[in-house]
Amino acid sequence: MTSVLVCDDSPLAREALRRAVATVPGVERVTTAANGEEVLRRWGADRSDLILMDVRMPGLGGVETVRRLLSADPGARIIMLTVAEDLDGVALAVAAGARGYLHKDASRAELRATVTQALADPTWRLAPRRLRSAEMGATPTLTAREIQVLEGMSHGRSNAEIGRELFLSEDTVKTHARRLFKKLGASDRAHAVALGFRWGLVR
Amino acid sequence: MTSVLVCDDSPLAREALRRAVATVPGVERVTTAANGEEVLRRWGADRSDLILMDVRMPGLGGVETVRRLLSADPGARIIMLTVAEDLDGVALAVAAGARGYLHKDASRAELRATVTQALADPTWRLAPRRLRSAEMGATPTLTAREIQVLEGMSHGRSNAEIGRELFLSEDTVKTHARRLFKKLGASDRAHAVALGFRWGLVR
DNA sequence: AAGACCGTAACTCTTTCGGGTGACCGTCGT
DNA sequence: ACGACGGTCACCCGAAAGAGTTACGGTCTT
Repeated sequence: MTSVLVCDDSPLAREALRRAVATVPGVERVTTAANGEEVLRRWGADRSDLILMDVRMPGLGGVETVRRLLSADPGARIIMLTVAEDLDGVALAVAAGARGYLHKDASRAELRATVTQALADPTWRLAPRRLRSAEMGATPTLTAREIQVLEGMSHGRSNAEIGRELFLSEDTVKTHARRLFKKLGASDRAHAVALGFRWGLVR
Repeated sequence: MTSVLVCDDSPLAREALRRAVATVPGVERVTTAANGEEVLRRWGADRSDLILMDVRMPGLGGVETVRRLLSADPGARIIMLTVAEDLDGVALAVAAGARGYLHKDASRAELRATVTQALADPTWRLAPRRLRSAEMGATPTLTAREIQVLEGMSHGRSNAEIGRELFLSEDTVKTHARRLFKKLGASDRAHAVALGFRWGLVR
C-alpha cells in the first residue's frame, strides 16, 4: 500500500498537488494536511511512504516539521515544495534532512517524475526540478489588464473608478472583470479577490 | 541620527510598525522595506541603527537576509518579528545572528521597550516579548459572526446564501456586513475580503 | 444603573454588478 | 491567411449590494 502525504496550507495548491500525485503509477493513497502539526499527527497514526510538504506554512514551519519528523523516524522521505522566491527555507529543510525539493512552478510531469523516483529509490536525494505553476492544477493565467482590474477591486474601487484610473470605459472594465471571473471560477468580485490572494496573484 | 529600518511584506503591518517605532524616544528616522532584497539594497546605501524584520517574507526570506546582512556587517542589530505560529524561523534567525525577536501579538509598549533597549545597549540580545496584534496599529477586531460573514463573502456567496448557511435572515447578514465594512474601513465586499487577507483574518 | 456592544431583523432607496450579446481592431502563431 | 486571443466599447436587463434608519433583547463593563 503505497501512500503519499501532501501538505500545503493553500487549499487550492493542496488539491492540485493531491490530484497530480494521485496520477503517479503505484500511488494508492494520497492523504493531505494543511500544516506541520497535522503532518506530525498523521505521521503518528499511519506513516506514508513519502511526504510532499510546503516550506512556508503557518504554524509549525516546514523546516521544524522536517526535524521533528526525522527525529521520530530517520527513514522518512520528505520532499519540500517551494515557490520561486523562497530558496533559503529549502536549503534549510534539505540540510535538516529533506530528500529534495520541487519548485511550485515546475511541470506536472516533473512533479510526477520526482515522486516516482523518490518512491522507487529509498536512497534518492535531491535533484531539484521545476514545474510551471500553471500546470500544477491549472493556476489561472490572468493578463496584465485583468490583474490591474483585480487589484483595483482589491482596493475597493468600483468598475467606474478602475476605468478612470486606467483610462478605460466602465464597460471595458466590466469586460475584463467578466473574463477574469471566468478564468478564476469566481462568482463575484469578492470571490475573485479571495481567489487572487489564494493563488498569490495579488497582495 | 538614530534611524530604524522596518521590514514587513504586509503594507498594513508595515505602516503600523512604522508608526509605533516612530514614537520611540530617540528615533529620528524610520525607513521601511517590503522584502529582504529591499533591506539589503537600503543597507548598502545607508545603514540604520536597528532593523526590525518579519521572519516570513516573500522573496528573500528573513533568515537568509539576516545572514547576508551580518556577513556584510557583523555589527548590524536585527530584531525579528513573527506571528505566534512561526517559531522555527525565529530560532533560525536568532541562530543566524539576530539579536532577538518580537511576537506580533505583543503590546505596542513592549515593542517600544524592546526597541529602546536594543538601541540603548549595542550588546543587547534576545529577551523575547509579546505584543497584542490588536495594539500594533489597531488590527481590526471582528466578532465571530462578522468573520463568518466575511468568510462567506470570500467564498463567493451572496448575502442571501450566507444567511441560509448561518440560519440568519439576509437583512441580518447585511447588518453584519455593514458593521465589518466599517471596522475594516472597506468600501465594499471585495475590499473587505482583500483586507481580511491582508490582516490574516481569513485564508 | 447606565452605556456600550452584539446579534437579530425589517424597511426604503439608489447604485452597482454581473450576464448576455455583439462588434471592431490588432497581434501572434500556425 | 485564417483563427484564437486580447483590448476596447456599447446596450439591455434583472439581481444584488450598500447606505440610512429603526428597533429590541442580551451581555458585559463601568
